[in-house]
Amino acid sequence: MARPKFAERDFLDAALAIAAERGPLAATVGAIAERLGAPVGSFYHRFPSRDVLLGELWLRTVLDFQQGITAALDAGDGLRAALHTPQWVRTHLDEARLLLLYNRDDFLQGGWPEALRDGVAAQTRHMESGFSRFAQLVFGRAGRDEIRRAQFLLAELPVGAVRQHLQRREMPPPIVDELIRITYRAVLDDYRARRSR
Amino acid sequence: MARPKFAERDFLDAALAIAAERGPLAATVGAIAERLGAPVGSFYHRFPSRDVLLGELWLRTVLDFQQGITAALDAGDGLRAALHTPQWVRTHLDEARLLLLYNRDDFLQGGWPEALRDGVAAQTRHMESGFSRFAQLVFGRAGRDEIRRAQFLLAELPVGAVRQHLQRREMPPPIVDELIRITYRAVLDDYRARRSR
DNA sequence: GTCGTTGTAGAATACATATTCTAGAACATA
DNA sequence: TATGTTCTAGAATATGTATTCTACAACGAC
Repeated sequence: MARPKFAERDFLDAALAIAAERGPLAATVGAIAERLGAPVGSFYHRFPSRDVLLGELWLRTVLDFQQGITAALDAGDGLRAALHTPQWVRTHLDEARLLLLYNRDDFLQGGWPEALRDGVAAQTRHMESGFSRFAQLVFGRAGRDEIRRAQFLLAELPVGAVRQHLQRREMPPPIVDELIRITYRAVLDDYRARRSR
Repeated sequence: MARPKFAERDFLDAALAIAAERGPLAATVGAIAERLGAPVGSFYHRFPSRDVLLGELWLRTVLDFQQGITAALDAGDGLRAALHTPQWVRTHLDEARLLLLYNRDDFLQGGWPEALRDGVAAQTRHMESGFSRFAQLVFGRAGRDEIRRAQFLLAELPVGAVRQHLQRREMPPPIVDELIRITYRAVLDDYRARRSR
């Protein structure tokens, strides 16, 4: 027995399953290895530390999540971008729990490992540029106020509306999308009304 | 030196300060005692365990927070209830970080200590009855759909709108209240329009 | 003034968990 | 087939943290 029995991906998946079930804190190296039937030595052959594993897990998850929003923005569809969150949550319950229920920095023991810093920074930029693009798309400009509204519509609103269902490990019901639609329209209308005053 | 040098409250306050600064995980018994200049022995004279301390801290905080919402509902002012969150956050930054940035169960090592179960259950009931009262107040009835909307307006929306500022340890700007007002009105209007159809 | 009670003080203990280390097995290549 | 490399395997180690324990000090009651 010597060639790869466990792939890097297996460890990530095991960690995800545990974290989604019992929180990121429960995703200890021991628990991950045990779930996989792997020895901890194998873990450390793949990852230099637990923080790197969790960081990579977070990154791979957030990138997958963002892809849908980016696609919607590329298509010039702001509402679809806002509704992407409940959609994605429905097909990625575990990932969503990890991403939306816990604070990014909160499950790293130390800070972000050096190796992941660039990835995280790129992700942050990408997200910020997403807000700007959204602001430009639906408000016609991307000043401070417009970007703040974009954040609200694209992130705070959908994530907030979905949270309690994630806590209960259940799929967000249609009313969630409805509330997002209502709010989306209202914020846009308000902005236009304010502009024309 | 023998009579009370540290009050129970001092430990709670120290824990709050640490938790707000570096997360609830950092509020270890050692860190709390050190911040207070107290020996850990004194800690255990007051609290049977760390979980009890953190649980009591959470309870005392959430009760303080809810009081304002309850008062607004008593006064029949739904919008004020929704705007209570940003208001309270502005005057209770540390408490707000503890309450709104972390999951309730997430910083207890084990489950809730027996001694606090009743308090937590009462708090949950109180919160749920708050949603019902709000639904009755602004929608005229408290069915499933109305209660879901009440949760959204009273909890998810304000908490979501405030979160990023809490992350950055800064006071929520006026735009937050503005977004809550806009959304509040829109959800009410939508409900009425739907009813009259 | 003696004694019991309530705390202070901080060392000792128990335990969970990350990380490292040593041994050995299987495959790839020569 | 011999050998180096890559992994498996899991024991050993280090560390952080909750909790317990022992010694002692101050105050109140008598």
